[in-house]
Amino acid sequence: MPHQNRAGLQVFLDRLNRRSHLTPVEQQAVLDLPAYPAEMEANIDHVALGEMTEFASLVVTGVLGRFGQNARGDRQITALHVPGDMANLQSVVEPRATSALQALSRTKILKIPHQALRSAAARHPALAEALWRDCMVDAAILSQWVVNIGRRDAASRIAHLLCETATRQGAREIQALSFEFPLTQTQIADATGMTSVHVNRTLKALRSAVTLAGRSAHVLDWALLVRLADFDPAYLQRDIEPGGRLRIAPAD
Amino acid sequence: MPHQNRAGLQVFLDRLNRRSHLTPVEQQAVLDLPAYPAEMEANIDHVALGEMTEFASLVVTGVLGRFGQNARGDRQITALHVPGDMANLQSVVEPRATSALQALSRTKILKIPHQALRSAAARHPALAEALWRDCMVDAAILSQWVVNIGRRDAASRIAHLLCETATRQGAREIQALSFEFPLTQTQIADATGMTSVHVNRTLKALRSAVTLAGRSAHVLDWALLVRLADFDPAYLQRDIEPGGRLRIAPAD
DNA sequence: CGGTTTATTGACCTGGCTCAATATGTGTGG
DNA sequence: CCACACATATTGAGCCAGGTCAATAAACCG
Repeated sequence: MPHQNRAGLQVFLDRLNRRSHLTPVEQQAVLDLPAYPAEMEANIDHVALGEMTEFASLVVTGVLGRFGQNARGDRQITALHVPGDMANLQSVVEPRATSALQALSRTKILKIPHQALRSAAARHPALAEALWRDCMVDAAILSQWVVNIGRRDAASRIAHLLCETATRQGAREIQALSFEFPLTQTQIADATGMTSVHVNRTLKALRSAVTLAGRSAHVLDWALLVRLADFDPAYLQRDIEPGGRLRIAPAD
Repeated sequence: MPHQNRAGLQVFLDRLNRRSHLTPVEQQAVLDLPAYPAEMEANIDHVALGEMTEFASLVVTGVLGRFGQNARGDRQITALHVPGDMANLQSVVEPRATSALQALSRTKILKIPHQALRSAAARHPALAEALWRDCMVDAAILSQWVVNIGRRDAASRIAHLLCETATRQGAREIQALSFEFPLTQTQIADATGMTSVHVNRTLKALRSAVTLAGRSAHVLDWALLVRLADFDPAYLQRDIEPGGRLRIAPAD
């Protein structure tokens, strides 16, 4: 297998290992998954609403977004997927897409056939559990988005999105840091239930904490940003000590 | 086992069967789950944020809500659970609660120990898959809530919530129907990211389609309500033909 | 360099919020 | 069955966060 593929799967495995206890055999099963590199153009539906999917998409570089929309066609981003995320993992058990998937900027992915994921999960119950758990973390994120959009004002919403994305990409609480954030202001608006005009104005108000330039975000004052965002990273379940990592079945 | 418990588990099994293909042995494993009846007072946290849970809660009558909140303490309901739902099913793989759970009105539940669910899932991979899939339907609902709160106006939000709840409770498209809906206007506000005052005013505007009284909703014009709500029930995955019901592993 | 996105800004408007008062339930104990 | 206490619903008046519309200005890209 090309080196690049293996590296992508390794990142995904690292993520699973952070929250689940997997045996070497199970870990190898993850690394042995077939993976087909692909590139996704921005702003084109990669998976359409209602489509049956055959692949899950492991993000290597870039960002994917899951989209819903209302009757008027206004779009709402319901989830972001950063490198290491398996977008569409839920489609392993629910292949009919309930929302559209597209890249927010040019994105490299690895396509992992459902067939392979399903068979690996069937052979290794603890792996199935780890995948299930990974989906549940995504659900916890979704739940936070409901709170974010429903009960926070414009500045907090954007700040929260930034804190979450930084944390999911592995940022720690450093005074000054930068991270990849290739969303346009219109896409930020679609993720936070706002208007691009108001995103623009709100970003100005946040300038003492964070600025966006090109494809990345520059945090000037992380503590301030966290405060503005009302951000508590517990829901991301990032730092589970080894003893707390769960496993449903005895090791093979 | 008392008759009432068995009936509750049967409703849950029916729900699993609607979307997953389970063998008789696997179905029996569901019915054999230990279940402890309990009653939940309204407006008291049954599961607190960050708490480790030992039980999943199968709703028998009433409604449970999952709550998040912002820094000011404004609450946001992120999910509703109606009879037949296993609230907290995700806690089987993620026992630390990432949101609080409380009853919205006096509610009867069956407590199902995680231990039993985990062991049943470990013994029957297809059952694990069915539970996983059930969690994914909840996630699809959550995703719709993001769209609802982010991109619909007040009337549509409430109409959508009502359509969803009616459909999840098994309602079909009848011209006139009633269904249980024991939420106060304040709780509707917390579910839709609004204010109770505005919920009150919006309900008046919806009177030609639906009225609320006591603990139930009375639909005068379902087609109108659906149109106002911009409601498409596909995401609820209710009517999967038997041939489409999935199973990850060969039958035992 | 030209064409297309994306960002920025101004002027104005409105849906939904806030604050506050009043009415209507609803459950409880006597 | 009544009366009280508390929760819930209803209504009015005024305000404001964020939306809409529209025009430039920058940035990006081939």
